[in-house]
Amino acid sequence: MSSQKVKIDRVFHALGDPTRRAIIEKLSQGPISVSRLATPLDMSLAAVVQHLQVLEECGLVRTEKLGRVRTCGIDPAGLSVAEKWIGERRSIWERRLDRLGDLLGESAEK
Amino acid sequence: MSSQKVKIDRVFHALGDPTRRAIIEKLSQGPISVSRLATPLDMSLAAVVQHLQVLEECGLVRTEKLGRVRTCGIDPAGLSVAEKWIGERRSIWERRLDRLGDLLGESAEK
DNA sequence: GTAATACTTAAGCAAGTACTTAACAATAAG
DNA sequence: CTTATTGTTAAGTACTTGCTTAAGTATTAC
Repeated sequence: MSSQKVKIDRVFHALGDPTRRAIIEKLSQGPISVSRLATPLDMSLAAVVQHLQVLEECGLVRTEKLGRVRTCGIDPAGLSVAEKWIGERRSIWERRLDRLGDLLGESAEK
Repeated sequence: MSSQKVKIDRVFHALGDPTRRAIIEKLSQGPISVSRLATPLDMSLAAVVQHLQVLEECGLVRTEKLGRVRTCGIDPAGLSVAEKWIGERRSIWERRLDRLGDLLGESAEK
């Protein structure tokens, strides 16, 4: 429950960085090694590894090491957490707007 | 196009903070004034105003001032941007997994 | 008018973030 | 064995963030 909240925190924070979203976009097309991920990403390999750690910790990316190569891929879990939170908020205020009907202009209750 | 990317950046960054998500959760139930938003939020009013600025800049919240009271409410635009990005990624890797069928174990192309 | 309410704005600060370089480890190739 | 490849880890640094307090403005109440 509380650990779930922490996870949402980390997932959204992870998605807030353009480099990390670029990594996820690349991985959406299929698994790939760390160095190959890093090549087009105007920064050091160490920086990319740090981003991957963030992505892996919050369940957005999975990695596996075979020999000296670490292969990275999408982990569906992370995106689901984010998608779920957004969807829940949306359904709540959509339901509220439905109840309101054409009754507009109400500000704060009480 | 580029401005859209900046917006996604800001939206996810905004959602990464638990206080800001709490604000959105509260606003999902209906519009409310700044001071009323702030009351349960163990921090100064000034801090809440700063969070609201972040939320408004990225299209997650809308506000309107009448007299000395600023009323805040959900702006659907921001959440849609985030939801859309997540949905697009998901559909891309789901399509890819479909194409793969039961052909497993492929790592990087080439 | 004076006082209370509801913000607003600015300055400052401790903690966190996103990098860097550099030194290291493990595996594969020649 | 020697060398190149692929990654890992640590330390340092400029910048950003999330607050704070304090002083100010605008509106409403008395």
